[in-house]
Amino acid sequence: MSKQTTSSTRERILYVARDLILSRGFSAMSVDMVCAQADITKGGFFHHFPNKEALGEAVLRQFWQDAANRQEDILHRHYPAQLDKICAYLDHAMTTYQDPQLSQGCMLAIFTMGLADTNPDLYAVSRSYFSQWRHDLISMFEQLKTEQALTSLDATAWSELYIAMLEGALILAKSSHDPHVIARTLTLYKQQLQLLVSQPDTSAKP
Amino acid sequence: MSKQTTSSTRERILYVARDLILSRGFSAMSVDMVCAQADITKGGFFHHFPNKEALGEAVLRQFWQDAANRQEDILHRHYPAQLDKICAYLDHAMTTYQDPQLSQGCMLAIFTMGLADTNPDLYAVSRSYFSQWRHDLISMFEQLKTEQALTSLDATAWSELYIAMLEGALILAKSSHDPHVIARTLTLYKQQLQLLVSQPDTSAKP
DNA sequence: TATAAAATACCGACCAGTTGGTATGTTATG
DNA sequence: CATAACATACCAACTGGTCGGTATTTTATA
Repeated sequence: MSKQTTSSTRERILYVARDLILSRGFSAMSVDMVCAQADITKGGFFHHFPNKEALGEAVLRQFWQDAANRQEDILHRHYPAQLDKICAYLDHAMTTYQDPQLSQGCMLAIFTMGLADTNPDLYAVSRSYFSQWRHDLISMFEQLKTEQALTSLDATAWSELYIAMLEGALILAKSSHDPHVIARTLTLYKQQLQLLVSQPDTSAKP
Repeated sequence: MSKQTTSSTRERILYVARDLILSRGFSAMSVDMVCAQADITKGGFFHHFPNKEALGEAVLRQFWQDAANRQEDILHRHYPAQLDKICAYLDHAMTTYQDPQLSQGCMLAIFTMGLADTNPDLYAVSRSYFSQWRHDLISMFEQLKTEQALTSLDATAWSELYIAMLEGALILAKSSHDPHVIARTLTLYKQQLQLLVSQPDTSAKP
């Protein structure tokens, strides 16, 4: 409608910055490098962004939005059983993280680890995204728990394990140059979840 | 023996650098900051280390060595059953990562994510450590597999899942200021492993 | 619809401070 | 007195950011 004219220069800056942050971190990315790779001058850059931090926030926001858009259809579709929904979610992640671009790393992790003690504002943003992600997962698992009457299922632990596993798998993938790590860990996670659900509940039986 | 005189200044530098790298990353740590916090001047620093990269390598090496020393007794002690050994390993990690100093982050992850595209040498070092860690875990799980005849146990996947989970949990812990994340994910991991082992093997039964 | 006004999108020079690193000292110690 | 262990002064390159200026495009107006 109104804000149709998203300057292609701004998009170029965003793209270049995304790449640089994923491969070196936010602090190690200089605006000079961004300008050079986006084929723009300093003056041009600071027309689009008031400062480096604003660029970081924009990149982080877009990273989060892209991920949200990718999951949208799965999260909003109705499934006969909640386990199917979760499995669809896991399968979606598995195919998604085949993309070498996505297996480069996670923006939330980079901002969290690199800026926790130096940039409270950017850190708070990534923190809120992590928190949101966690809560979304917890509600998914809580639903599974009530639906299947799985008293032994710890929704929080399973949610945190998923995020932790994914973030760690991205690190391992970068270390071993093998994107398959992500698929392997995700597969095991899914198998174990299915095993737990199929399992007769062994906890406190009155 | 011979190298007994480890200059206390050098140790101070190492300690300060460790802290700075864990909280900001390697690139964002300047030698000026190291000098200031270690109460030393530039000249003094470059007497102990030829360059910043050498400091990074020393910090990384010590980080790895410290971790190895902590696990030594568990890895070399004999256990009646391999599952006990692995559980002891997991319990050890659980208590170890209560320490706020250790829950600050992992040096291997920082070097891997931050230097993969900019510092091949340091990246290769952290890479080799990760690889060694992975292989040690795989052999532990392989032993469990043969001992219990668990044809369905994927030693590689379980090993990778462990490292990924731990690295990711460190990120989540830093994001949520809650070191309990590590304990929760580790507990779930252990429970699921025990569940798999206790489970009658549901795979191909001829 | 021609034109004035104003906003947008950029450039290139410049700034103070920081970067990793060096060259040349000085001081303590064995 | 030779070597280790520092300090001081300095450097070129780079850091995020500012500033004045200029095409180009959009919008308001007569």
